[in-house]
Amino acid sequence: MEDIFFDFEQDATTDFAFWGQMDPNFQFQTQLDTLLLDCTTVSGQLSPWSSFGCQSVFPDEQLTFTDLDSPSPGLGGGTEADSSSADEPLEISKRRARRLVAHPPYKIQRHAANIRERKRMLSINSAFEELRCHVPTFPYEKRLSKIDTLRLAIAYIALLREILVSGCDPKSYVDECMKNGYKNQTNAIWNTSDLTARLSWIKWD
DNA sequence: TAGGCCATCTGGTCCT
DNA sequence: AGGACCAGATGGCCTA
Repeated sequence: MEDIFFDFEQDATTDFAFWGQMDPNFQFQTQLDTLLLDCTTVSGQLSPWSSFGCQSVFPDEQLTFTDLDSPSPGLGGGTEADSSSADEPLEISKRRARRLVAHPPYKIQRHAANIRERKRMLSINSAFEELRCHVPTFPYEKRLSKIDTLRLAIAYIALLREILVSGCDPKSYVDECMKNGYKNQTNAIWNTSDLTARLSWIKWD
């Protein structure tokens, strides 16, 4: 949230140079400049956890805009947000102007690749969110981690396959397995996970 | 405070 | 050549 403006004074060598080669006459830049003045408002909408629904987390436009503007949190950027408050538009303009200095093409390509990578990861995360919606969880359970989601999904699929093969009623099949202590070796796949505990929450009908 | 989880950046590799 | 994919590194956040 505070990582909005990059400190070019402090770290002019490691900055992102995406803006460096933009055409000064490119009209979109003007729009972005305007938007940059209010980055905090926009970035506030960009929390990765802003949506737990089964749909894409971000609109592409928001993602692109923020990616272009926000420094990398892992590279020490954004530390000057405290000093560059919204009541310093002049200073912000200066920094933005410095942002337009030409940079090596490599940096531009690298930053573009970073944006693509982030979008790719977001799409993966969206898929994880969707998958979370399809595995059984306790009502009070906290959000499953990615690895737990995958493991649970694997176990759940194994169980469903067994039910299909058995041709039995799902609920009675699970009840029978639990009652018999999972003597059947094929139960091992899904029985070794946390799935069994969650099965009681499933409405089978 | 340590450990788990995560987002992001990065460079390498593969694919189109 | 450029994009997609991948894995390693790093740092932030949260919880026990």
